[in-house]
Amino acid sequence: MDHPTRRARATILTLSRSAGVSPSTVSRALKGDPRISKSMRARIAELASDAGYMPNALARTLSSGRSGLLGLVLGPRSNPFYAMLLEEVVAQSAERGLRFLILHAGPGPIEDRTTEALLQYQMDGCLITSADMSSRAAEICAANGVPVVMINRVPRLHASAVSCDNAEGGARMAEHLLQGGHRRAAIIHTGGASSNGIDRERGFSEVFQAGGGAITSRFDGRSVYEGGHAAGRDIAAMAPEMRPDCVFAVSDIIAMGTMDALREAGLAVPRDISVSGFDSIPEAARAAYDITSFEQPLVAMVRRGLDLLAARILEPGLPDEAVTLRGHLIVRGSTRRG
Amino acid sequence: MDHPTRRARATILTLSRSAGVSPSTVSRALKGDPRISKSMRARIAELASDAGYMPNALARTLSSGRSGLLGLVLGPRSNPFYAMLLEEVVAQSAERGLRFLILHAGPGPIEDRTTEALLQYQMDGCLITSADMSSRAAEICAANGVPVVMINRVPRLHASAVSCDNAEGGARMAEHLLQGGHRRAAIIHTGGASSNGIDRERGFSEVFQAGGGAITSRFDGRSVYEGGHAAGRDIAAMAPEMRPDCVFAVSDIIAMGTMDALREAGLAVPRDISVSGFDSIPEAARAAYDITSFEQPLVAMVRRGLDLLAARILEPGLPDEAVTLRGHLIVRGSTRRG
DNA sequence: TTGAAAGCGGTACCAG
DNA sequence: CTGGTACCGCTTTCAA
Repeated sequence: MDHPTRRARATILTLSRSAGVSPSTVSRALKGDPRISKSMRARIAELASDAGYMPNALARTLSSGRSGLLGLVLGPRSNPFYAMLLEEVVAQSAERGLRFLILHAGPGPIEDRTTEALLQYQMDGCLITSADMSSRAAEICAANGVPVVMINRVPRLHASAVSCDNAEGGARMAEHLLQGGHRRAAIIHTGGASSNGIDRERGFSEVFQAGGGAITSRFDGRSVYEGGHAAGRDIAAMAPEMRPDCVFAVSDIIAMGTMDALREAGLAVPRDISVSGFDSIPEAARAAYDITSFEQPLVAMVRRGLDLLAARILEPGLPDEAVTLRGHLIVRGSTRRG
Repeated sequence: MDHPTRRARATILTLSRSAGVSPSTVSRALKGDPRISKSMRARIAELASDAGYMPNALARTLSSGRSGLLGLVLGPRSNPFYAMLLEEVVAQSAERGLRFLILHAGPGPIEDRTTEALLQYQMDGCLITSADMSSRAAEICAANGVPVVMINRVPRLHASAVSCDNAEGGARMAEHLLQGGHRRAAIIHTGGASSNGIDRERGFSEVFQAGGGAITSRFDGRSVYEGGHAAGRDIAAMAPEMRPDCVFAVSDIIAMGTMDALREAGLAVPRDISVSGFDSIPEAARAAYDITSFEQPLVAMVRRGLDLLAARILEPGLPDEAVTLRGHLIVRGSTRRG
C-alpha cells in the first residue's frame, strides 16, 4: 500500500546500484571522504543530483547518534524581545546546519510532557530563551545528557547561560539618570520570577542610592506592556510632590506601557518625568517612544549561546559555563539630560 | 567510544530482555495493541516507566514513514501578527502531538537550501505563514509529496490555504468609513507581493468608490511600521485641501506607523483624519493607538490549517483546498463616526 | 497471544 | 581506494 503520488526517493542503495558500486562507497563519496577517488566522487555526485537524491537525516541520526536537531523554548510574544531572539537564532543556526524544533512558545512554563518530546526526537541540545521558564526542563535534559544553554537568563543548575551584564546595565542607567539631575526613582520590576530583572534592579538601586538618589516606589510590571501601563497610571495619580522624577523599567516593553500611561494622564516625558527601559527593542526606539535603554548585544549573545551548545554537543563532559556579555547604554529622548 | 556521561537509554530491546519476551511484544504492548494480554501490557508498562523508557521518535519514523514533524515558515517579526500566529500554532499543534521544525523565520523568502532540510528530516507536512514567501518552496514540497498549507495567504499552486475574507474585510471597512462621512481615502498597501494586501485593497476600493468616495492617493507601506510612518509623513505634508480624510492601511502595523507620523506632524486622529488597519493585533488595540481594524479569526484559521494538513498527511491524494473564514470589523477610536 | 525476522536509510568498522 | 556487513531502534508482516 504505497503512496502512488509519492515517487520512491533515491537512497544510497539505489544510487549504489546504478553506479555499480557498494553503498559504503556512495556514502563516503557523498560526504567527500578523501579516500574515494576524485573521478568516483564526481560520478556519484552527478548520479545523486540526477536522481534528486536527498539524504535521510533521520536515518543518519539513528546510526550516527547525532540528529542536528536543537530544541527551542521561546518566551511570550508579548515581549518583542523574544521575537528578535527567534529571528537571530534561526538565522545563525541555519549557517551552522542546525535546525530547531519548537518545544514551547508563549507565556507560562514548558510542560513536562513537552520536555519529553524533546527526548523522543533525540535532540542534540536545547536552547532556552525564556526568563521565567521552569528549571524542571533543564533538569530533565541534564538527566538525559542533553546539554542546555539559556540565553537572556542567568545560569541555573544543569545549564550553561549567556546573558548581558544586567547589573552593570542597571548601574549605567542609574548614573545616567543621576547626571540628568534625577533623585527620586520609581522602579518597575517583573515580580520575583526573573533573575534578569532582579539583577537589573539591584545594579540600578545600588548606584542610584550611592549617588544620593532614592527609590521612592516599586511596581510589578509583569514583563508586559499592560503591567507597565498600570504602573504608569499609579505614578501619574500620585500627588506631584510625591511623584518620582524618573522611572526605571527593567524592560522596554514595560517602559512603553508606562510612558503611554503617563502621557495619557497628561504628563510630559521627559519634561515632567523621565522614563528608561532595558533591552533596546526596535519598538521602543521609534520616534513615538524614543526610550533611553540599555542594549543587549543580541547577535553576540546568540553566537556565544550556539557556541556553548555546539561545544557541549561535541564534548558531552564539558562543565556548565556562564557567559556575561557587555551591553551598552543608548541615550534617547525619554530621559532629561544634565 | 561511548559518552560515559550519558547513561545508556532503555530501548525496546532492553525492555524485552528484562521482561523475558520478544521485542515485538514490547512494541505492541506499549502502543496498546489489543492482541497483547492485559497482564502483559501492565507488566511492560511498569517496566518501561521504571526504566525511564522513551521511544525513539526518529527510529519509529524510519520504519513507519511518518515523523510527526511539520515544517514551519514564519513571516518577519516586524509584523507582530506572525508572532501571534506562532504562539497559536504551537499551542494547537502540541495538543495534536505534532512538532514544528523551524524552516525559516524572518523577512525575505525561504532559501532552497532550507527547503531541502525539510526533505532530509522527512517532515509530514509544512505550514507557511508568510505572505511574501516564494512559491518555490511549495513547489519543492509538492514534488516530494509533502503537503503544504498556507495560513494568511491566498492559495497558490501546489498548496492548500486558509485565509480570512480579505476582500470582504476591505469592503466592511469602506462601508464604515463612508458611514462616518469620509469621501477621500488614502490607501497604504504592501506593494505587489502580498496577495492578501491586494484583496483587501480591492474590496475596499470597490465599495468605497461605489459609495461615492474617491481613492485620492496610494502608498507602499511595505508591511512594516516604518513604511506606514513614511506614508503618514507624506500625507501630513499635503496641502490641507488635498489631504485625504481617511487612511486605510492593509495591516495594523502599517496603520500604527501612519498614525504616529500624522500625530508627529501635528494632525489629530481622528479629528483631522481617520486611520484604519487590518488584522487587529493587540498592539494596535492599545489605548495609545486604538485603531479601528478588521480582525482575522486567528484561532479558527490555525485550527482549519492544521486540519487541512492532518487530512493530507493521512490521505496524500487529497486535492488542494482553499478555505476562507469570516473575520469581523472592530470599530475603535481612530475613525470618526457618523 | 506471542515470537522471529526482515527491513527503513545510513554509518562505520574490518577486510581486501 | 573499495567492498562487505553489522547495527542504530522500532514497526510490521508472517508464523507458530
